[in-house]
Amino acid sequence: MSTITDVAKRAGVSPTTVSHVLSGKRPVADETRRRVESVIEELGFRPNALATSLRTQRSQTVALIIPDITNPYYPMVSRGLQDALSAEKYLIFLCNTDEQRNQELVYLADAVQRQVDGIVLVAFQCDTTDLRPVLDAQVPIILIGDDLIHHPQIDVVMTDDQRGAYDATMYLIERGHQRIGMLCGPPAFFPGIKRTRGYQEALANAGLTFDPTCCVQEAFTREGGAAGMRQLMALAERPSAVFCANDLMAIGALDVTRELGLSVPEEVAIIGYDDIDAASLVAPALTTVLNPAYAIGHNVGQLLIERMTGTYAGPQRRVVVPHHLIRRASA
Amino acid sequence: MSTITDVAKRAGVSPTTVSHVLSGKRPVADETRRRVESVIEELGFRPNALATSLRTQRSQTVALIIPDITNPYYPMVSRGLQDALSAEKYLIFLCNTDEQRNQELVYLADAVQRQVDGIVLVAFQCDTTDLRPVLDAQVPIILIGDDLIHHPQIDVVMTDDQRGAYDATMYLIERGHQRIGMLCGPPAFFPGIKRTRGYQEALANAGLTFDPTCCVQEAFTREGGAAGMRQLMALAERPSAVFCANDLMAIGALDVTRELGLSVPEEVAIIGYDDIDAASLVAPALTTVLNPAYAIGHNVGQLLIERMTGTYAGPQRRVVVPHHLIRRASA
DNA sequence: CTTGACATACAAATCGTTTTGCGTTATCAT
DNA sequence: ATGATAACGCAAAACGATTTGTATGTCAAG
Repeated sequence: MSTITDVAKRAGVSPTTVSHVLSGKRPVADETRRRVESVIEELGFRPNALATSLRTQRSQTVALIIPDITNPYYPMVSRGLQDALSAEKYLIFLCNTDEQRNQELVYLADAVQRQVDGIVLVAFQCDTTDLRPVLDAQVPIILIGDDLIHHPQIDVVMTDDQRGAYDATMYLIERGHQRIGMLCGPPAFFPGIKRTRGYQEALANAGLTFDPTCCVQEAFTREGGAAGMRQLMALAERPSAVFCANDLMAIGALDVTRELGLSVPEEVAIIGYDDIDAASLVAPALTTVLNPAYAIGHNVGQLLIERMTGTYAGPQRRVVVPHHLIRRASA
Repeated sequence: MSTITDVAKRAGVSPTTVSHVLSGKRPVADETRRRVESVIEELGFRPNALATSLRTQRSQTVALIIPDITNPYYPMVSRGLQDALSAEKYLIFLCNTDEQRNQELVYLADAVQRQVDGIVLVAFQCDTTDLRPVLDAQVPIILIGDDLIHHPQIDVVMTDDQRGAYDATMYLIERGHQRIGMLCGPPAFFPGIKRTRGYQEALANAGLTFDPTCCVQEAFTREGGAAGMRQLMALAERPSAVFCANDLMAIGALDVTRELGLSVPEEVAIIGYDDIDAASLVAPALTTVLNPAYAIGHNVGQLLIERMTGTYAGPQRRVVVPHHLIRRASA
């Protein structure tokens, strides 16, 4: 690998001049510029990014700290982020925390140690005070979701899960359903509790009474969904529609309808949440609420760029990315 | 952010000594070490990784260059890689090329410019000569798949798609099927053509004649699979089983069986390839060949570490990661 | 013939570490 | 006492760029 000094020697100029033809920060005589450029070409010189970063204090790097890229939600987020950032030549550090507090902390520290220009964090365990070192180091940080962390300087991008659930439930109500069940997950998962709240709100607004036996709590899995659905279908007065806190549970519910020989959506309508790939692949295809992962990533990228370049330096911004009901066959 | 010099001043020693207590490369008196350590603690000092990298020529960074993280195959690969690398404290640069030659080249160059310690590449367009700069820079590189690039120094990790297809087809034959169709994809996709070859090989080995009308070529999508399946099912002598080049096509085939009221696997058995998430979610659940993405990533990580640390510096290694037939309900 | 303005290119300091070579001082056997 | 050996800590030179201040030369204006 050749260095800027090699180029300078070969072109009979000082490193300063080479730097200037590269950056254009000061004028260089045409004749000289041409000579330098041809040497750069000839040697295939590319400035060492580490040295540049050390000197300029900008690494053209962003850390993406998420629970698990294997969760189908995050590839889309990361892709949206990447697409937003690539125009500005940033590279992304991919960090999986497995929802472990310790990992979150480690990656956060790592990020500032490596002088990343920005951080995007989906926090599962760590809280506002844990961000102290990041804030001290003045590294811009954007949050996805605002459940654990609140700070007047930190932007956040999120979806309105409560509203999404409200819309889904309302959709069922508008289609004439009067008795609507819900499959909700364990209360530890924030979006889950919001979805439950949205469901209740819709019922209330429509003047329907909320029946706790109609709202069963199971794991966020296919099996959980199936178990919950069996309970619902065993009820004396059984619901004609059920809203599921996520698509996996909805798919489990679908399994049970097949078991029981119930036709969907005629005898029972089912609606999910997230729009994972499988939602459109199962039969009948699942009606669901799109969780706009790509748009979230893209928005995050845009806010982050403004912070990193200093275009924006004001107080917290909160953008909520619109969800979207996707009508398919199951409701 | 405090520097090593700040720490040194505060502790009344030279930066050299601080560096030594940090690295342990030379002995430091207990008394001194304690003093330095307490100052480090007090200031929350963490050595600037950029400066360290510049000096040591090791960045503790690996570039992962793939077509698209949104393709469900790659999150698993990346996760396997990450898990293999995290013990050694490497961070991963995530690079999506969208299968564009230019992007592949740009990221490759970027990687060496940023002094990554290693590269893992799944090449879709670029060829052996494009790796020149990387090889010149002596950056270890591991390939996933050996279709476009061959080089005596570059390790490669892959699966045996031909064998996987062979096994799947053989499984159908062993279960008594005599007339077996195949849904294969466009010939541009390497794994696809190998899967077709494996299918033919199995037929030949079992003494069954290969009937070209039974092997239809459509897009690698659900719609493509459905279209192909309709052709197969319209045949005068229709196959009792069909092997699909990927799960998406198999799911399309499943759609058609429902359309036609054919029971699976009784009237027609269906087998897919890849084991995407949806494979276990559709009904009936898809029998398929597991494409061991996680294991591939993990193996890549291990080989890479050996190259990066210099533990291994010999000639090319080629590891083929075992696939695996997953029996579910569709065949 | 100064003086000032402008264009060019260079020298040197800097970013924050690690590493090598040496000079102290302490330890210990002789 | 004396020399050998080991332990400890420092100064200074890297790593490879960018940036600031300044020197030099040219030319026009006064």
